[in-house]
Amino acid sequence: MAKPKSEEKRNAIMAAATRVIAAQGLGAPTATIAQEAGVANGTLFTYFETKADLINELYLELKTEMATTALDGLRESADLRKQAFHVWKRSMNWGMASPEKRRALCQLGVSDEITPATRSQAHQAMAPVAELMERIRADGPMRNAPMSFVVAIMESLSETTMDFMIREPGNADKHCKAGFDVFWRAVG
Amino acid sequence: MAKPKSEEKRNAIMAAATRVIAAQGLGAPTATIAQEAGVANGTLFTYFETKADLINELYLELKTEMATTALDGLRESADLRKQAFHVWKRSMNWGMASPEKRRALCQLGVSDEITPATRSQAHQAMAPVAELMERIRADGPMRNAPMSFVVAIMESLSETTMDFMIREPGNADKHCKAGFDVFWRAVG
Amino acid sequence: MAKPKSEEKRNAIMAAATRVIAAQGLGAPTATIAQEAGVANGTLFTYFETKADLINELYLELKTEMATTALDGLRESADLRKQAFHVWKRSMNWGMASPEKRRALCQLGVSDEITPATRSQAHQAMAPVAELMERIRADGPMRNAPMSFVVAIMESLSETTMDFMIREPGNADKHCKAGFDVFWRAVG
Amino acid sequence: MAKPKSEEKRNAIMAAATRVIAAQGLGAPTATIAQEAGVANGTLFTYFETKADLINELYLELKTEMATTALDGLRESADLRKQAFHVWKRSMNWGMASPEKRRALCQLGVSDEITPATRSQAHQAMAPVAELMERIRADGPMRNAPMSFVVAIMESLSETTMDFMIREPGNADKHCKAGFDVFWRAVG
DNA sequence: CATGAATGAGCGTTCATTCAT
DNA sequence: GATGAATGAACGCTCATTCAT
Repeated sequence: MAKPKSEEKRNAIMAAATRVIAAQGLGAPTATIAQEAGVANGTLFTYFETKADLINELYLELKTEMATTALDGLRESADLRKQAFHVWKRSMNWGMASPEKRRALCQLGVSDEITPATRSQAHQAMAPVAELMERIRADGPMRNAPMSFVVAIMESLSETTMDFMIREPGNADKHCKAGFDVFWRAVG
Repeated sequence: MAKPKSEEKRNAIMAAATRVIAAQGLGAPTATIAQEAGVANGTLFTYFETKADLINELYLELKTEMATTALDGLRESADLRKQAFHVWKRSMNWGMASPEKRRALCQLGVSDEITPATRSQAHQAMAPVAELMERIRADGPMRNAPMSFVVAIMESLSETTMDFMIREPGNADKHCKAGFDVFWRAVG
Repeated sequence: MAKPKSEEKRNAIMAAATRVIAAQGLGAPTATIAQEAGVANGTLFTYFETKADLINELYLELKTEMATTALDGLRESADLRKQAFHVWKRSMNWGMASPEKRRALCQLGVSDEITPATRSQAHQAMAPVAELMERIRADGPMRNAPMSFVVAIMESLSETTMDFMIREPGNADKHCKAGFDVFWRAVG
Repeated sequence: MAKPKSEEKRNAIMAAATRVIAAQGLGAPTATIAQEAGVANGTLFTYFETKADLINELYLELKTEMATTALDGLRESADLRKQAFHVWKRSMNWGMASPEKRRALCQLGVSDEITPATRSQAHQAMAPVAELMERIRADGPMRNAPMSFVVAIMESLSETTMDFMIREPGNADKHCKAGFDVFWRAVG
């Protein structure tokens, strides 16, 4: 192995893609991403065979990072509401801390380029969250709704809340709390 | 703009754009839209100066149509919950009846091409709904949250619900009701 | 029809392709061909969907033109040898008069891009020549060989002869005659 | 060039190039050739400065191998016709035994990448064949034609014949004989 | 106004060649 | 010398937009 594919360069491309896609959407040229990453045009394609591949891997990575961050430090012994709030708060914080990742993730999520396989992997990353939802749902007003519905509601409420927190960072904490209350009233 | 050359042709283009964008996303070529509309390539540009213009007008028209449909037949004297359910149900029905419009609206909503001006006009179309929300919010658990937050939550919950109704048309009514209950618990 | 696809422009592209391919081979950029034809880059693709299409159509056109030229004025009542020489001579003249067409045809002929369908159409254009060969073969030393072998031999001898005529235009007539004699000795 | 680093590796590349070019034409990526040869991408360029160099050397090697094979075992004392048939037959056998070499040689022969210098070296490899032709020509019907013409005719007839032998291996011997008869009638 | 050919900037991707390891 | 990642020019093709008819 003469020059191993550098993890560093791969990361630079991912980070550049995040920034560029956040700013310009999925139509962003691969050339721009490469430039922003400080590598040549063609180098991007030694790390990702295809633009679609890059997009899929980025989606998965961001989603996974968000899930991991949200779950970090969760005590499963705690009260369900506390656990839910832990996840909720950490999700919000992740989005607030990396608005570009958040924005990119948003754009990626609605793209047709994301394959079912990728979506399913993303689901797996969210599995512990889904399990938590499951336990919450079981005793709450949505006990008769399908779990996927509950998860979808959680996600959409959390996206909406995050938007407001970013839009008015001064009231971020307030919105965070209010959003969670909405969620808890709906599901908990 | 005010007096387009042929209302009929304009409508054909709008309808074609709805179908094509629903199917292929915003990357769809204007040529495809024109063809689907049964007009020539260049004709599209006598009705819409720019692809972005078309997209903006389509967004506004769909959003407005949805709002109008949702509000149609609303009795302002009725119980708030009943009014809310009226709006909710009619929104869902609109989406179920025109899945292409729904899907197109979704794609358009997340596009960067939609200008703030267009978004603000869309808000105006939703104004009566917003007023209803306002009255609901005033006495409910969200009385201290900004109204735009309440509206955003309503929209995101309604989109999520619609997705599930379309995905499982057999349980459409059940999901419609469940979604509304979530909303009402959250805000009402 | 606002602006019909101009036969003139199509011809300009074909002619340009002939020149450019003769000079640079099949690797020639479509952009160069377009430029040489005096049209825009993209215009080429309104006349030929694909570079491969252009190549196929050019091959067919050149081959057909050569066959037509070779057969023009042929008197079927004449002595077989005379007929053969008529075809032979006119083929050579066509190549001498348009060395670029000749060279392009050569390059095209060996390309993998030429589809079987195109080759078969080209064969049809050569059908009258093949019929003549058939009659010649029937009474000659190759009466037991497959006709396609005879045709192939004629073609390869005629290509070789043409090369020499172009290389030494001063002796063109002599080479033309000598080549024909070879052919006639072989087959006639 | 004189003392390549590893004769073995060089041969592997040449063999790989033969196979790959036979299959995919001259457009084949050097990377593919390297892979097929079991060496790295860049290694190819320590053995051949340039893709064009590789192509030229391969052309020369194949042509030389073919000439050598054809001449092997030739008895100069024999009857001219016998000698000619010896060469003819061995040429055909070489092509039949290594269809990939044959096919590659064909593709290489028509390439613009082959330099005049290479072509002239190839001519030298064929010199003994040319001498034989010379002696045949001197007393035959082509006694007044340039020798290069005779050689060219021999080559084109032999290529045509080989094509037919490969296409119908069942009749290979018959075609081989028929082709030679054509040649002998033409020149002998 | 309607048409559709013309335009050319722009895109994703390939590939011969270079060079750090 | 061998490796394979890095490079960037080049290519075929697309498409929003213009304009002659």
